[in-house]
Formats: sequence, C-alpha cells, structure tokens
Amino acid sequence: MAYAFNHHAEDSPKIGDLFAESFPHFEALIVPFEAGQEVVGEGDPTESYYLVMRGMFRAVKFTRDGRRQVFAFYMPGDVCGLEPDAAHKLTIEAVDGASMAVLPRHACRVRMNDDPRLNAALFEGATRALTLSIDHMMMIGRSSAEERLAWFLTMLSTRSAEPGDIVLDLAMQRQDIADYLGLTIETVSRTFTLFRDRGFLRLPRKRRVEIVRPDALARLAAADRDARAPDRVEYAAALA
Amino acid sequence: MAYAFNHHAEDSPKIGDLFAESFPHFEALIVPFEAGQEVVGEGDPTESYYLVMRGMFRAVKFTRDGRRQVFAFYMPGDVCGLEPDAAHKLTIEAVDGASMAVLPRHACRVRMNDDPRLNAALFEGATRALTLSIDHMMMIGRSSAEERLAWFLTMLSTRSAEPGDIVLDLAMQRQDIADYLGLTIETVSRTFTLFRDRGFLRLPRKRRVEIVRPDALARLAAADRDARAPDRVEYAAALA
DNA sequence: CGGAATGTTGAGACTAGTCAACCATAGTGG
DNA sequence: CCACTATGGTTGACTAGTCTCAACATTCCG
Repeated sequence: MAYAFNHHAEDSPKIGDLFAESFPHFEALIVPFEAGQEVVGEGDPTESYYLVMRGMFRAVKFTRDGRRQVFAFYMPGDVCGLEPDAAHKLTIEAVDGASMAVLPRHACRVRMNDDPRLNAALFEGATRALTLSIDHMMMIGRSSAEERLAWFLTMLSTRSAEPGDIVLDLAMQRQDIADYLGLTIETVSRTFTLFRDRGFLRLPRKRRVEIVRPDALARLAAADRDARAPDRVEYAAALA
Repeated sequence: MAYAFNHHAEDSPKIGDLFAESFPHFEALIVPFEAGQEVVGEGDPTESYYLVMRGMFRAVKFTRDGRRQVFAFYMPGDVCGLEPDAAHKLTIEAVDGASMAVLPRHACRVRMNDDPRLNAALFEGATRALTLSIDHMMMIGRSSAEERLAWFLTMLSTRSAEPGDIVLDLAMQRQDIADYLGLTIETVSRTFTLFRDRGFLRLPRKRRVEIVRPDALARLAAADRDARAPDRVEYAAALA
C-alpha cells in the first residue's frame, strides 16, 4: 500500500493514467464511499488493489481490547491494498466522502507482466510505502508529543495542494490524528493548544489550522529526524 | 526490504534459489561482514538488493540528536535494500559475523521482467515487509514495555530453527532490542528481570534466554494484538 | 432549540526515561 | 596467574511526560 501521504515520483507517469490505460472500462471501477464507510475489513480476502480518486481514506487496525492504530491516510493518487497475504490485516475506511477505483488483483498481476511500467509503478508503490513507514515508526518510537504533531502538520502542509500553504482543513478528526501519532486525543488537543499559545498556529475552527510559524514547526519536526524538504533537495542535488 | 524477521511463504520457491538460478556466478556475489560492519549507510546510493546468507543484520536509522531506531533484524533468506529512492534511508549493519549476497539492482530489474517468479518474489518481499511493519508499529505505538518484550521474545521463538524452541541465544545486544522496541536499555533490562522474577523465563547468561512459560509471554504479546500463531491458523482455516 | 458528537481543559496517577552507581564477563599485559 | 580495563548489563532513586478519568465547551444537525 502507499503507506502514508503520497509522494509521487514527479518524473514517472501517474499511476492513475497507467491503470486507465490498462483497464478499458476504468471509469466503471470507481466506487464512491461515505464518511466512515468501510472499503475492506481486517480478515477480508485480498481481492483487489485500490486507487484513491477523491477524498481521504485511512488504514486502521484494532486490538481486541480496543486500542486503535491508524497506519496511513490515503489521498488521491495513492494506491492501497497491497498486502501479500490472503487476508487483509488492515481495515480501510473512508474518512470523508471519497471514492476509490477498485482494481481486481488477478487482472492487475496479469497486466503487470505485460506492462513493465505498471509493474514498476506498483513495485515502487510498495517500496515507497515502506520508506514512509520508516519515518512514521521513527516518529512513533522516538519522539515527543510536540515533535509528533509538528511532524504531522508539517507533512500535511508539505503535501497540500499549495505546497507551503498555511491554511489546513483537516479532514480527519482528533481521534484519527491521535491514533496515527500513537498519542491520546487529550494529548493531541493539549499540544494544539500549546502550539496556539506559542503563536505557532491559529485555530479559527476545530478542523481549521492556520500555520503562522511553519519554520518553528519544521524545526520541531526535524529535531529527531531529517528535515523534510531540505533533505530531499540535498539528495536530489547529490544525485543529479 | 524484508521488513523484520523473515516469514517465508512455505509454498513458493526459496528466493535464494531463484537468485542462484538467475545469477550464474551467484557464489561470487556473497560478501562476508564482521560484527558491527556497515553494509550500506544512510544516504548511500541504492545500487543493489541484498539477500542474507548467514548471520544477522539490522536496519537502523539515527537522528541528528543521537536517537536510534532499529527497524528490522534480517536473518538468512531475508531480502533487504528494497528502497525506492536513489539514496538509502536506512543503514544496514552486521549484528554478528554474517554474509550477504549483493545483487546489482539493474540486473535484478532486468531479470524481474524476464522471470515472473523472481518478480513475484521481490514484490512479495516488499509487501510482506510492509505487513510486518504493521505489527511492529502497532507494538511501538500502542503497547507497554512488558507487551513489547513479550512480543519480541515470542516472535523470536516462533521463528527460531526449532519452532517453539524454548532456548534463545540472542545475537543482538540489549541496546539493539531497546531500539527495536522503542524503549531504553534500562527498561528492557528491568523487564527481563521482571519476567525472570515471575518465572516466565530463565537468564543463565546475558544473551541466553530460556523460556519457561511461553504461554504467559504469548498471552502478554497478544493482549493488544492478534495472537501470533492462533490467528494465523484461524485465517488459514477461514480461507481454506 | 435540543441532543449527540466532537473537542478542550484540569487534576492526579503511573509508566518509562534519566542519571548514576554497581556488577559480570572477557580480554590483556605484567 | 592475577590485577586491570573495557564493554555490556543490572539495579536504584528520582523525574518528567503522557495517560486516565472527569467535567466542561463547542459544533453540528435534525
């Protein structure tokens, strides 16, 4: 699965176009979901891959005693459902009104053998998901609440339509954020308040975040990890 | 990368055999490493895939302020180095005396297009690594120290040569365990002592663990997650 | 307007982290 | 063969950060 927020390789063809090319009746495969609706549940047989077309989805796992972990948020262009076992280990649900292209696995595998580009795109999706999970796990395992939320907000603003956009409208609720960051909802709430009181951001409404000091958040987010954008640039330069 | 301890699909051909078949001078590609020696470092260009032949390796990431996270331990049969970007985000090091087959990426990609079995094996390696990261992250994000160590020991004994073997010789030191579990070395040590005092295990030497009550550990490990073996059986039954 | 769902704040408890001392083991060199 | 040292591991006392439980505020919708 594309593990978290998508990071498209800008130079390769959009995976959506590849699928549209491979599946003649691609449009017919797009299914709409309502907020909270389940796409697949834990234990369901793995019959399809999924490509987000609109809105936001989340991948979650529940424990028997009610603990919950959100593993990823998927946005348009992300692929998910790339699990190797016969049964899903993650539940995929719509966060808001959203839609998915549902792509039968078998047909995908056949087309992967025919079309190296599709093969490469899916393989890259899987490996990219892994690298995203690296940062996620580093964050969960080794960061403070402040660092986690700063990382989350920095990532969101980085990947929002207008990169560097300072106004975020969070589609997910506090509980989703908490479960994504490995915190409780109260700690998330307190940390938002802390950032507001420090002047890092404004909270005009519950789900609206206006980032006032992106630099301060980025510094916090990077404290225990690579700075996001800067590192990417360094790498690109080093490899050019 | 094969994310953590390997979980071979028993029904598919060993990936090692596939590589040996594809690379005529496979033996020449095997490189030995000493304990602590680095295979690739963070930032190094991603030139090869790696297949563990002997011993144990670990994938780690450091933060600028010295925090360290171990993402996986690799054992014979595991593939690693499956990162999509041009530069490694993880450092791979030998835990003890060990050896790796170093497989040039480009040649692998070419052979993946020729041989669907190799393609499937590598793709499966990547997706399987992702599912292993799910449990790892769930554990780090939502479990207590006791649950984490119990999970770790249960996993080790599950995957040891004699499944259900109650004598484990840990190749890695306490710091590696701590950084894998997202704990401090002191907490790991205290938790070992706690388990010993409860009669769950014996610690005849530093690196030797004799599991006396595998059931108790498994129950702790499963408290917040699937029971390992049982669930696997349930799934298999459900899908038969 | 009323009720349900979502989010915030506060007080106190508790787990794991920090810092420091101590112990065990394995080499090493006199 | 025995100190001596280096490394790895354990234990203790204390602290800090996050969780828990509970009350309250806000927003959303019918």
